[in-house]
Amino acid sequence: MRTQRLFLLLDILRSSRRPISAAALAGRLGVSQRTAYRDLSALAQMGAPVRGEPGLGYQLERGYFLPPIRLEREEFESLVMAVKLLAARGDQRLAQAAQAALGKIRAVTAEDGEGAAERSYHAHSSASALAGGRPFLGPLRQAIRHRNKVALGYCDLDDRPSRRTVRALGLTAFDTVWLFTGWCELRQDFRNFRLDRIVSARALPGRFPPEQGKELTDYLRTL
Amino acid sequence: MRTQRLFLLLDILRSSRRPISAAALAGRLGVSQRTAYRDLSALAQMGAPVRGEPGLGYQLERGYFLPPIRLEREEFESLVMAVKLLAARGDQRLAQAAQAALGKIRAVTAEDGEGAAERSYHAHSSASALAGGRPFLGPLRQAIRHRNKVALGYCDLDDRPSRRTVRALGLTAFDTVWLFTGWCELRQDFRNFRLDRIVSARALPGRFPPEQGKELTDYLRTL
DNA sequence: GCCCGGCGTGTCAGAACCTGTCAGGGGTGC
DNA sequence: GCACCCCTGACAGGTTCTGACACGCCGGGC
Repeated sequence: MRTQRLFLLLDILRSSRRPISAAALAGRLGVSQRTAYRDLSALAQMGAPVRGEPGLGYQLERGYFLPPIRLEREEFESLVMAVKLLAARGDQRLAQAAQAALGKIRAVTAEDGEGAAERSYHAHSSASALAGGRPFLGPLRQAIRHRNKVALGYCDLDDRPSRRTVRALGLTAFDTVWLFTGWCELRQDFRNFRLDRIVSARALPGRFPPEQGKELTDYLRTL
Repeated sequence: MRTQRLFLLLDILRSSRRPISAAALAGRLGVSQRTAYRDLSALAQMGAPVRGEPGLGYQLERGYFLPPIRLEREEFESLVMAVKLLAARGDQRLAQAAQAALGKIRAVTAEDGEGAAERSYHAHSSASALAGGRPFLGPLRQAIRHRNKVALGYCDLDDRPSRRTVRALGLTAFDTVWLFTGWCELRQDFRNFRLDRIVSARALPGRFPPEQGKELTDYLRTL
């Protein structure tokens, strides 16, 4: 039925922060591209702030429209799993924050039988690699958020120590280690640092300004 | 158009605190009373908790739409990281569900400037171990949810194949592999199975009843 | 018991709508 | 110009929806 598809479309648009191409939408909705266009314009006609750029895709502007429907069971379950994964991989602070968020969400979606998911899904990590890096997770996250440069003491895979100043850009959980991505002022290039090999990290005062070619997005494009 | 009318109907029901009679709804919607009834039942079929009492009218139970919630920035960020972790470790379905949940949450959190988190945090997994198990994630999750027994084809670490019937109890993300926990009817004991060594998994009909000593909580106590 | 009105649900034919296909318009890159 | 991409018009087909009408249920009045 068309109506359900429109709700689904709304959810899809809401849940993706990047614009989605009409072709992708058609695939997700299981209809032809033409129909996807029609659905989009139907939403727009109903007042939904759908924006689309040729060559880019569509996305929903934040604005008031019908609020999202409560979380489906599967969605809630997946959040539970996600939070457990994070608790196993992150530091305590992160784990607690995620747990708190989940608590708030559960409070407003009060449904029966959700406890089951929390009992059935678990995550663990062996201590080794993770333990080393965890203490730096907090400071680095803060530096990323505030766009601070970081004075980094690092010990590379050949055990050669080094000190450098790095623009804090991003964090990646890669298999069992955390990687810290930054623009290294020493090498004038992007570098990834394993958190378990970081010796010291101190955020420097002042926020570095956006600079073409030195942002995380620039790095991601090189991958 | 019917779809617009259904959205409008939802809006009317949502914004009115007293029950509205079918006749009044028909008037507001500009359709016959018969059609109003049909629309109401259409919404109900789509999962909206529409309640009606003869002589009173219809009303939408609270909890269908997500109410606004307030998440601290750190809480939202941690959810973003959690979801990315899951997306890197789970199957596509799980990733999409988590993404959808996050989208809904974001839509009802009154916070802005949070896009930064989604750009700064990432997660990846090397393909090897995970890829093998992923196809079974879905069926096993479903079996756990429905408390089905599962006919499992498994190949242990010494490459000895076996077939058994297992009560589906839980899933654990352990470092880079998923573990499936169940009560093995063959061994009459708890067993963990690496998803990447599972050969086949078929949920059996019927749900197994709770049984003292064979539940996940019993297993967790033994750890 | 009987009637009556209000509420809600089956059924049906005709009208309205929805969808995939195809053609075409307006850009952009070569 | 040409090829390509993104999008929109047009159209035929099948599907769905809608209003009208009849009917069942239930409680109240007599």
